[in-house]
Amino acid sequence: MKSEPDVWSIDQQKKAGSKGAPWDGVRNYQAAKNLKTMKKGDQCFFYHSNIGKEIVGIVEVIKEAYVDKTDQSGRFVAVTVKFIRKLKRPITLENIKKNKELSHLSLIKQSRLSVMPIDSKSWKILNNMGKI
DNA sequence: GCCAACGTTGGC
DNA sequence: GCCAACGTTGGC
Repeated sequence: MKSEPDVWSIDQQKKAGSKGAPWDGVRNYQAAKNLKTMKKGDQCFFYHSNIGKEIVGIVEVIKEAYVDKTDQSGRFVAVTVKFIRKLKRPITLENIKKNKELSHLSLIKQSRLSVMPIDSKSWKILNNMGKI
């Protein structure tokens, strides 16, 4: 899940604590489709776009897709996620690009997509890179 | 600040 | 339904 840190950052997510915060404002059908596949208990990497350009932490889905209150048309959805942890070492986009085993990730192939799936192998690689 | 990529809109 | 015009995202 990607967010510009000056709009919503991992530190703000941390402050929201165990009650979590809505991941809303998504206005892209493909991203919305990805939100709808997310299940309670799923964990996600939190990526800072534009500023930092790095994976900075992990969040967990605590409420599955529901109508996004910030969307007047009612077409898009949000999920609620809670802070789990920050990475000991953020993983920069540069370093992700350097790893050939991660070159298939949508993060690289579709830079504009803000919510995207990840396979478990890549998840493990990134966990190692983040020193978790 | 620029621009490539890409999604959306609207005229036809 | 096509496609030109336009707007947005996000890396550089």
